[in-house]
Amino acid sequence: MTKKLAKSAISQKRVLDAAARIFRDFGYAGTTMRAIADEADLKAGSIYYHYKSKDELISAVLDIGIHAVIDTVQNALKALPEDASGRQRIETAIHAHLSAIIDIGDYTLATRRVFGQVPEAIRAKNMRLRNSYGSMWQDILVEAQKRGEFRADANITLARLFILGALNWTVEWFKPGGRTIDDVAREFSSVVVDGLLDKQAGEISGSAQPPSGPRVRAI
Amino acid sequence: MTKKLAKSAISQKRVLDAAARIFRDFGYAGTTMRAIADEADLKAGSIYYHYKSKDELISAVLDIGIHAVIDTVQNALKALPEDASGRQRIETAIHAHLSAIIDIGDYTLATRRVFGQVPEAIRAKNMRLRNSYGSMWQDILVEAQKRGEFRADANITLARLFILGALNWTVEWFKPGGRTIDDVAREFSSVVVDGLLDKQAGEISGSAQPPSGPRVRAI
Amino acid sequence: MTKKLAKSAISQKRVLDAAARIFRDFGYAGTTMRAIADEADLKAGSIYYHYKSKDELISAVLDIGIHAVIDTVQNALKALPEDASGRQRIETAIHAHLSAIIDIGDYTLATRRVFGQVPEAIRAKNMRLRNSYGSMWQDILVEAQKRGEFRADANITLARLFILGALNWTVEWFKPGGRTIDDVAREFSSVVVDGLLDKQAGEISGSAQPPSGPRVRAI
Amino acid sequence: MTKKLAKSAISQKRVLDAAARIFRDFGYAGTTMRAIADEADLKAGSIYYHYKSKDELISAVLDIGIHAVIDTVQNALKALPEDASGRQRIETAIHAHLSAIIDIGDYTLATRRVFGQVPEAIRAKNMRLRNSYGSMWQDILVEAQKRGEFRADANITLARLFILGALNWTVEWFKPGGRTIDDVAREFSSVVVDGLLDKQAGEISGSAQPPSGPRVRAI
DNA sequence: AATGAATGAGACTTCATTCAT
DNA sequence: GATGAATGAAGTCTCATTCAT
Repeated sequence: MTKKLAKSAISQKRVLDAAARIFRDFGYAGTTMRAIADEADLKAGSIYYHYKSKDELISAVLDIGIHAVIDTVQNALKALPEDASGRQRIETAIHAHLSAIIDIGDYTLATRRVFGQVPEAIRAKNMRLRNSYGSMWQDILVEAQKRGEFRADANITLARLFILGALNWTVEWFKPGGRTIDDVAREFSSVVVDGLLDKQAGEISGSAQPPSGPRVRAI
Repeated sequence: MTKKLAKSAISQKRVLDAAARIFRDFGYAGTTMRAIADEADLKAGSIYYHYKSKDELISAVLDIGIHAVIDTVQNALKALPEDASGRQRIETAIHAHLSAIIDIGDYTLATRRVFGQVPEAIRAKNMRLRNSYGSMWQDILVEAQKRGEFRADANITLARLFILGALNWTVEWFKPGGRTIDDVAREFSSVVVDGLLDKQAGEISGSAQPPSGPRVRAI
Repeated sequence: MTKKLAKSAISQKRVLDAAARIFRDFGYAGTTMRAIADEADLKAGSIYYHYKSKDELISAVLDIGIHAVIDTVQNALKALPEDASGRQRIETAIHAHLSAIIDIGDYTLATRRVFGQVPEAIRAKNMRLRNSYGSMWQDILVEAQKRGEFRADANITLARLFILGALNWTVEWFKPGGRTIDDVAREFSSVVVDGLLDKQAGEISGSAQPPSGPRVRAI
Repeated sequence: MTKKLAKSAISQKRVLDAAARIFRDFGYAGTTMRAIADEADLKAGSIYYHYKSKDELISAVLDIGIHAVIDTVQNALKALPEDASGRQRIETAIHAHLSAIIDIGDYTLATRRVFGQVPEAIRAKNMRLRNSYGSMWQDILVEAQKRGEFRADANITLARLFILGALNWTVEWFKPGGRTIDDVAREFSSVVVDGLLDKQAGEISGSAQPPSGPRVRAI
């Protein structure tokens, strides 16, 4: 009995993986059940044994996609010491988010490509998950601001939208084999936390402080 | 004679505007010629009098989209004084980019939604325009770095990708009636230029310098 | 007034010629009004000033086609002396028919290509003309048979169908620049009138007898 | 297992037969997939399960058409004794060709009607088969000429074109229920081999012989 | 006489989905 | 669990035809 279930589960996974890859490459409407079936080494009709419809399939892919990001980021944050700084948390979260997006897979890529075209109901359901992810980020930033690490006059909500926007857009240009995720994460954190401004020169300058660490970063 | 030309041009514009709206809402494959025709108050077959195919239509929408952004940003930058600071340039460019994206219209929204699904050839053609736009940004940032305004160790290319990513993602959450473009532009510039860090507190602290100028920024 | 009529007539001729060429190349359903218009250097809508419909156009082309053949053949035959032999008449008619078909033009070629696909009513009307042409041939052959030139046991109707079939099929393989019409006409006449048989050798040979009896013919 | 294969094959045959009939009646561009589907008792979309496109369908019909003729004629010739005369071979081939054209079916009729309008590539492919058939005829005639049966001065190539033209044209007028194929084949052979000329009378005559018998042949 | 613009019908084709086997 | 065959709805596009100008 377990065996039978197992076989079914394996097929189901194969279909899901195939679906993610195809949705990723062709978008929602551009994806055909036959294409998914081919990728999963099945016939189109057979998919319906595992998933009731195309919509149920895309819904599963979407949910797995965001869950993967949420889980990866949450786990990475949990692994930090209690007293980690805001900078550390942000850098960690950015790194984890990018890892999930880039590494973990076709699911997140499929999500990005497909999200705007999926039937409203499916999108709404997935959106709830994504919003809870947004809250997580908001908490990190608000917390750091409360502790005095971040400027009191910064608009945290807009900052969060800026950060998540930049992160999500990464998949549009990131190519494995070029820059590493580490580099990208570090530099993103640096822009967000420190800004581009040269504080030695300052705007009005006057300050003689050297940049506190060897923040050198050649590309 | 002018009237005749006008009629054709008007229809063409009506079709194009309709196409942008529908592509924006339903993506490339999700958009039907009939839907565009309905929106333009024509019959589906009539579109073909003005555009040879769906692909030619989306191509036109895509090109208009990026051209609008390029033109708006270029004009805004030209209006700046010769000696404008990097911060000023960035803030101006961000503002202009957001204005174009949000204001000028559905074209840029359509672009965002459709880009990943459009036939390769069309995407490639449009990409050339977009790359030239990227160069414009790169120039602004490099220039400011050269003049000592921005940290020498900042990776300008990544910073640029980061900024444009965040800007382009804006359309996903920006709703007219809420925050103004001015606010968003100012805050985005602030994150990019100053970072989130509170320089008074500093990370390592030690520094006793007060923030040198009236960096006040109401939100 | 005559001038105006003239202009109209010229345009009409231009449309007709264009139609013949396009019908010839693409068949009835394969021909579009726009293609004809292009060939005639007009816009599609303008054709309707001269002809009420596509059907009226094809009908005109069809009628001109057969009329040209009829006229050419009739004139050629009239030019023969009263006492011309059957062989002479046949050779003359074959030559004239081929000339018309090949030389005179696209009309007859269009007819051949289009005939089987044209609406029944149009075909029927044109068929009446063609039948009268068939009668002309029948007369030539019957006459020759009556005068004892041709075998009394020959089935004239079938012979006529054979000849006209072979002639009409010519357009399928005849290419100007290769064999001349004269050659083809002479050889065709020779096959029809003399047969391929070598009379010196005979079939049974040895016998000086003409094959007197029921020339058995195994199937 | 055999049953499953059978079902597919049967449907495929049904579609093919239907296609031949419809192409025959309406030509290539005049034939719609729906019309074929109706004739085959299917829905239009279902045809695509068996054939990838209209072109693949017409191509299949065309190839079957010529193959049928080739096979029928080849088999008939093989059944002849080694020493069969040229006349016998021709009569046999004509008879077989007509049988195939008339009897075996709509395929050859469809070919005739459709050939001039089919996309070039398809026509070229089919033409290769047809040319090999032409060679077969050429061989028969050349052989007979070599053995002295046929006049040495006859142009065999033209004679062949003449014969095949007349044969192919038959479908334009032959109606089952009227003349039998036997009659037509015999008479066509007679025209080709013997010619129409009355050899007793000759052209120069001098002969006073009446046509030897009542070799009457009613139509 | 001719044209630009539009229409409506219908063509080929694709595709999600169903169901008997 | 899976497949072959079929369906019906819908999509892109073509085309004969109309009509105001």
